[in-house]
Amino acid sequence: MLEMAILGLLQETPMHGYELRKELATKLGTLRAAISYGTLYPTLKRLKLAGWISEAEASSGIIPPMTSKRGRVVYKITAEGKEHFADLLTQAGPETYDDAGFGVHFTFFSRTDRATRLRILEGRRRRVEEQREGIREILARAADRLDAYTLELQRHGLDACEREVRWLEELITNERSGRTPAFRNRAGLAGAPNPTPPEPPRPQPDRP
Amino acid sequence: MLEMAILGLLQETPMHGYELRKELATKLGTLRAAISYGTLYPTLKRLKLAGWISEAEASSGIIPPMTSKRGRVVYKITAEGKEHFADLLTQAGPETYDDAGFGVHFTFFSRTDRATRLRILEGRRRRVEEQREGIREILARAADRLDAYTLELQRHGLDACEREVRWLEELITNERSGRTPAFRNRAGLAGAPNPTPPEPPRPQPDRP
DNA sequence: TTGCGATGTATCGGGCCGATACATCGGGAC
DNA sequence: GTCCCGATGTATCGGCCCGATACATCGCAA
Repeated sequence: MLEMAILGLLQETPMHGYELRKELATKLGTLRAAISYGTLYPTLKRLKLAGWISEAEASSGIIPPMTSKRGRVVYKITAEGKEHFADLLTQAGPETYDDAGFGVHFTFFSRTDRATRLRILEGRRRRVEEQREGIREILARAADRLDAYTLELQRHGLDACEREVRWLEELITNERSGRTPAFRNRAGLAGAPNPTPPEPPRPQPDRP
Repeated sequence: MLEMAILGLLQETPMHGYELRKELATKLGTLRAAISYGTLYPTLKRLKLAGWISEAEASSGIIPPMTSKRGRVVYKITAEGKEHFADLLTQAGPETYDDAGFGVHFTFFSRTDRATRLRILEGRRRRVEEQREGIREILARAADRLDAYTLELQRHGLDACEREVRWLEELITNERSGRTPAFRNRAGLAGAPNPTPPEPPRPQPDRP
């Protein structure tokens, strides 16, 4: 999953590890916690070994390079990497629908075709609905066995599930109707009701 | 964290692995995903090694035992285990405030003293508030750099944070006012507005 | 000039997960 | 009767990911 996130970010622009982590924290939502360096660097090593990314020396002129040994290592995506990322974009397994996986896929939705977007949104909805039903079951059948705190926790969880399902419903409706992506009003947010123009989904900012 | 969950459940009643997992799924909220056997059994082994739990042979009469070798193994908490769990109940580190940790601690709130409950609720609130501020920062400063989908994801995350903070505020207020724990109305839930009686927090269902 | 916070790369131990294997139990199909 | 299947049940393995830690440089302010 992290693999996909890194590839996706490097497709926009080459970066070194530190930047990568900050971008990751900015773009991936709350669903995906900030990545740890203890994960990032080994993953970068793995991706390099797989041939999907390569090191590009930092002394390209623009960025002030560290003047000594072991300066920062800038990574860029390779042709194979782009190909692999394109595959990852369209395919969706079970891990696509858990919090982290969905967060990553959603982040790259503007580079994903509409059919896949719908498939993923519906898969995620199904997942969250199942979770919701699980909680309802518990609340209906085991409520007397549970103490008040546990009940309150379950209610809060149920509430969150219901909200996410509703959110997903809206997104799905928007996708079907052709709008991209969601343009409702949100109270208390940024003044203007519709600040961002629709931004048509260009498939990939590629450079052949 | 899982260690604490297991100890807490075994304090209520001895159980074998399979039951333990089901109880875990029922009691721990959405914050903590269902535990995997690949985690559970090694952890049980670890806890046994630490002397906090022990195996109690299943043939105690009530439960129909598997008639052959390697029947189910029932685990029970030891005196040292109870002591350790009591420690875990009162102490709170950084991992207490992430999703999983908070879920586990909250699950055992009815066995936690009020001061600790407040400390944990406030710690969690602080954590979620920080996350919320992080998202607001992103939305305020990097909004133009982000595509519409990413923005929508962040907005949804922000919404979830704000909701959880409000939920925590209510719980904190309730704790301070002496009520246990939260008894507001929730629309669309189980008909009767206040089905559960307050249930005073008994410290521990212990058996000396 | 000294020292400190941000930047930057990297490793290590350990927790937790999904996949997998294997065995028993109860009950319905045939 | 028996045969199979889904639920129950224990266990391991490879691998992802995290937090802690170590170490080095850069820019800047006291």
